[in-house]
Amino acid sequence: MPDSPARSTGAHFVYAELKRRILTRELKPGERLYEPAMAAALQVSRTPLREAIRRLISENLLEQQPTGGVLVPQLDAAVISELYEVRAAMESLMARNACTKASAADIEALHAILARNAALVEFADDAMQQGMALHAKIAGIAGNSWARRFHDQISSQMERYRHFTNSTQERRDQALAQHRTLVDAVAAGDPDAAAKIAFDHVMAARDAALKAISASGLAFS
Amino acid sequence: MPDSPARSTGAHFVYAELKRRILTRELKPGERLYEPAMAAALQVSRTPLREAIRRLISENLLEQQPTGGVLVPQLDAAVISELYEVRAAMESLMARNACTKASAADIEALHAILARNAALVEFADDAMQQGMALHAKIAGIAGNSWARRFHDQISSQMERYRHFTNSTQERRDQALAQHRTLVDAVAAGDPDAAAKIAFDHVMAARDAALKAISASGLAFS
DNA sequence: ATCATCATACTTGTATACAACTATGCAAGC
DNA sequence: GCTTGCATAGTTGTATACAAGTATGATGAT
Repeated sequence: MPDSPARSTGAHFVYAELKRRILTRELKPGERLYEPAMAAALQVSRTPLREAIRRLISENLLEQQPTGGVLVPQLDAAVISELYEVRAAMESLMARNACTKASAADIEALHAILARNAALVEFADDAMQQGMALHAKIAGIAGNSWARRFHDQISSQMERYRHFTNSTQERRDQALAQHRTLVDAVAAGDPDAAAKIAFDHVMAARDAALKAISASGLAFS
Repeated sequence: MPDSPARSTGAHFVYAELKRRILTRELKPGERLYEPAMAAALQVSRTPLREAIRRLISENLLEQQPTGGVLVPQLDAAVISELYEVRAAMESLMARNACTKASAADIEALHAILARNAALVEFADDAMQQGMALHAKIAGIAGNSWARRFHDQISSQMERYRHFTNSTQERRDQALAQHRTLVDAVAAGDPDAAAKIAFDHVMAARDAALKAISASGLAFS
């Protein structure tokens, strides 16, 4: 997934386009993909289309049926919990590593993001974006390519569920506070504290998300 | 990767065979793959071969060059550390979850594995195998499919490095002791303790591996 | 002698044709 | 009426042919 700037080939375009349609729900969960029709729609032959499909399957953004034939995986509340847990483990690790690797400039950058986060805390979309920027910065500082790789896959998956998780003002305030303590721990160079804070922070996000989903009536998939 | 029991197709066979050759170093790090030659050697056309190659690329068991063309990724001591860290995060999460999900039968099974582990602690290969069985059992109890998925990918990667990490008797004794305390924590249902023990345990394995590698002269790749 | 340029062989990327397989509907038998 | 078997349409899996791009070596100029 970090290999996006590869050689511009038809298969790459199809991959990006299909991924976009899946994440935006233009392709609906449960919907089956028919190769000839999709190839015609995207104006390529089946060969590069199949290549893109296979790649998406191995990222679990498409699902192969035992009988042959692929479809967009159904959304499932149980898996959300799993995703948040794994993401918590990743963010926790990265926060830990960031403690020993962060430069003074890094710390400054984190504080700058925090400031923007605070200024935008009443606007759901912007606050979310700043929060993601903070985690991305920490991931960059940590510099574990495998952790980033998995984290990116998780993020793609969670993108599919975002429509269900409109954050409340209360949750945004809580998240901001947690981000502050997280940055403090990183700045202080306390790996154990940072790891625990990051883990609990993501798990709190999970609880909020699950609550929002069940409240929204679980009209799912 | 858990989707192994898929429909028996040529591409699946090629995938499994190529993966085997990479993990066993029959295909050497740095070696480039030429599609026509490899297709002929495996007695399939380039189409299923390419499908297998693409899948292995997305698992980082093959690497695509910007210029086009794929090769077996070079082994690199730095990445070992990353892999162990991510694995530590995964095992830590799974140990945590196992605490709340383990049945009495599960605990019993863990103790049985521990007993075999203890009996075989002087035999490097068997001890390693029992250790992996223990972690696999815990992963099964935890029941987070995404964690397992990532854990499997990490395990495949580490398989490539196993030749360099012959464990010492001291390390095996230490690992057994750590496994004991881990099972105790799971049996006691103490998630925080189990998570910390699992994390530290894998990190200790990392230190031992890195030490063994640098001692073995770092004649790498 | 060194470097630039080009021709050539070979590689990967794509399209298309074909084979094998799956599912659906209809008819025949129970 | 319900099930079983089969024919048919349509799908996926594979092979092959072709186009586009890449690297290597030779040839010529400086």
